[in-house]
Amino acid sequence: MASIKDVANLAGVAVGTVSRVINNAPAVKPTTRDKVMAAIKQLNYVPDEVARNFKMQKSKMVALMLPSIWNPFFSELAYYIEDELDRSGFKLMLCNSGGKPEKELYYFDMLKQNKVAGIVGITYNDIENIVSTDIPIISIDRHFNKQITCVTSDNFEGGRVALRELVKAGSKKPAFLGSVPLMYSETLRRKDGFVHEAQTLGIPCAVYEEPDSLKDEDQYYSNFLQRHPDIDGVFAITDMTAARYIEKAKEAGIRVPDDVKVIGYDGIQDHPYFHPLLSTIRQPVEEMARTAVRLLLKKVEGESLDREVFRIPVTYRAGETT
Amino acid sequence: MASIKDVANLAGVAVGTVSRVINNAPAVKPTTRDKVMAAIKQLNYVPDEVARNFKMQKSKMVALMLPSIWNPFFSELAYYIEDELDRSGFKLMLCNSGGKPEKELYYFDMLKQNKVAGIVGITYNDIENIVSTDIPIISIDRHFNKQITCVTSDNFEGGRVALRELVKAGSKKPAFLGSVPLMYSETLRRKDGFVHEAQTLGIPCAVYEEPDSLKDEDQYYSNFLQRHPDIDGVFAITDMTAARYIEKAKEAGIRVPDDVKVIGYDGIQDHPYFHPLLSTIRQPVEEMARTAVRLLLKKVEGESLDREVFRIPVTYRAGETT
DNA sequence: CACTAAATTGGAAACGTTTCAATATCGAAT
DNA sequence: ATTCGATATTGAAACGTTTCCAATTTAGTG
Repeated sequence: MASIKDVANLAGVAVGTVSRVINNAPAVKPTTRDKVMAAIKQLNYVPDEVARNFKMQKSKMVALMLPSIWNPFFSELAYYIEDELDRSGFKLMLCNSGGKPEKELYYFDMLKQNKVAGIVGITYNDIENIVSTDIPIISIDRHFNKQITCVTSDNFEGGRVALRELVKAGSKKPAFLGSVPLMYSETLRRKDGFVHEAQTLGIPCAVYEEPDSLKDEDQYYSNFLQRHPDIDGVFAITDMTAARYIEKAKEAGIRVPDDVKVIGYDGIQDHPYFHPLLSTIRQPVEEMARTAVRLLLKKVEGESLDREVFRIPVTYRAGETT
Repeated sequence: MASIKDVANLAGVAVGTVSRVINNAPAVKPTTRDKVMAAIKQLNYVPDEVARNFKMQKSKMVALMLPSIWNPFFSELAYYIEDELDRSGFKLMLCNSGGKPEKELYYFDMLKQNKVAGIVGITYNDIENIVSTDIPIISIDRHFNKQITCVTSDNFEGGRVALRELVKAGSKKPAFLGSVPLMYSETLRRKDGFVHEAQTLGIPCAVYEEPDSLKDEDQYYSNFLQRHPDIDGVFAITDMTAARYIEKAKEAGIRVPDDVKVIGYDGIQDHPYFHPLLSTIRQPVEEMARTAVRLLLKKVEGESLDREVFRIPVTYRAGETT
């Protein structure tokens, strides 16, 4: 592999000059530039990025840390994040933490050792005191009131819209259905918005959160069905939850949407084999991804951000379940 | 950030000694090791991976190049690839090529500059003459009769099983449905196996491949429905294709599985909201992923592989469409 | 033509490691 | 005590860049 020295020799100039040419720094005479360019072409030289990163003490690598790329919401997110990074000449390193705090720590250490430029994280840990000062971080959907900037969808508003849409679809007794909340998670605000809107409109509204102790999924849903037999509208914290509920409800002889209207949250399914097509609050995945990257790169450049949380507007998408 | 020099100073030894300690090389006296360890702990020292990569002229980074991580099949694959890499201390860099040859080239260049240890690729290009000599590559589902080792599911056998299962389900006139084949793609063998088995059993068997010229998806399926009105069994090259077919068939008043049995290929859907549950040939995604990584790392170590193509067995999974 | 300022280029240090030849230390055998 | 081999340790070079200062060239001016 030809190095910058070889180029310098062939072109009859100093390595510093070659360096200036390839970084098109000013103050290099056109004729020298041409000589150098010729040598570069002749030797088929390409700069060694690793050496560069080393010398510069920083790289153009950004890590995406999430529980599992297998999850379709995350994989869509990852798609846009990679795309946006690539546009700025950055690369993406993928870290599946499995949602395990110890693995998250392990990865953070590794990333620090590897001097990544920044991290986009969807984490289960209280990462507040871990890397914040060293490496710029953007967190998705988790808000750790610190310098870790958070990008999320407008969960509160999404909850409000869900309530209104359920009512509009004819529901008299809507309920919120969601599993145990994560600490720091912004997604809990979906419930808050939902409940708030119900109060505003003076509508009775039930809330069913999964108890910590309950690990059996079947039991979770049947508990809900038993405990709230008169519910005629369900806002599930996730499309996944909504789908599972519909499944169980069907088994219990409840018809959707005739007996119960259902609205989910996410809207990631765009495949023909999703049936029934879920009514849902669609997350602006692409915009969240691009925003996260842009903010992160600003931080990488040393800029400071004016806000702690960036909430992107959501939209309601009618399906076959309302 | 403390460097190896700081550690050496504090411990009162030479940097070379510290280096041997952290790489636990032999020939270092226990007492010195302890001194060094103490200094490391005190300074909170961690070796700089970038500097290491630079010095060693190689990194522990493997690239995964695929059309789009958004595709659920690829995202499952990526999940296991990352997991397997991590177990060997390697990192994953994600490259979405969009299936565009020029973007693939661009990424290959970038990867070469970044001295990645190896590449797992699902590419649309004839990458045969591009990087093969420089960087170890494993290709998934594409077989370029060269030193680019290929890992794939047993597509031929999958096709045979599909035919048999359709017949078993009562189909008299089965057909293959698949879009235009990719060059070098091993997936075409699904058709070969299907047709071969039909011939063996003496059963008539139609084949409908998407013509190059035809880009309109709706037209594609309605063409098929028109042209083969008496078909009572469909083997689709992909679950995706199967799902789309079912959709269109339903619109045309054809009932699945009453009028037509359908079998897909992939079996990636494991979500409750996939309906109807597709009968399918399940790809051994996890094993493919882990095999690909293990083979790649062997190549990275300099071993040569004894085969050009590794075919992993598939299984049939009955759903609601047969 | 001499002089000055500006433009261009050369050369070397530095980034944090690994590695290798050279040197030092230690125990045991003489 | 002295020598020998084995075991430990040192110190410096090298990896491929960038960057800074000094040196040199060039162009412009009187």
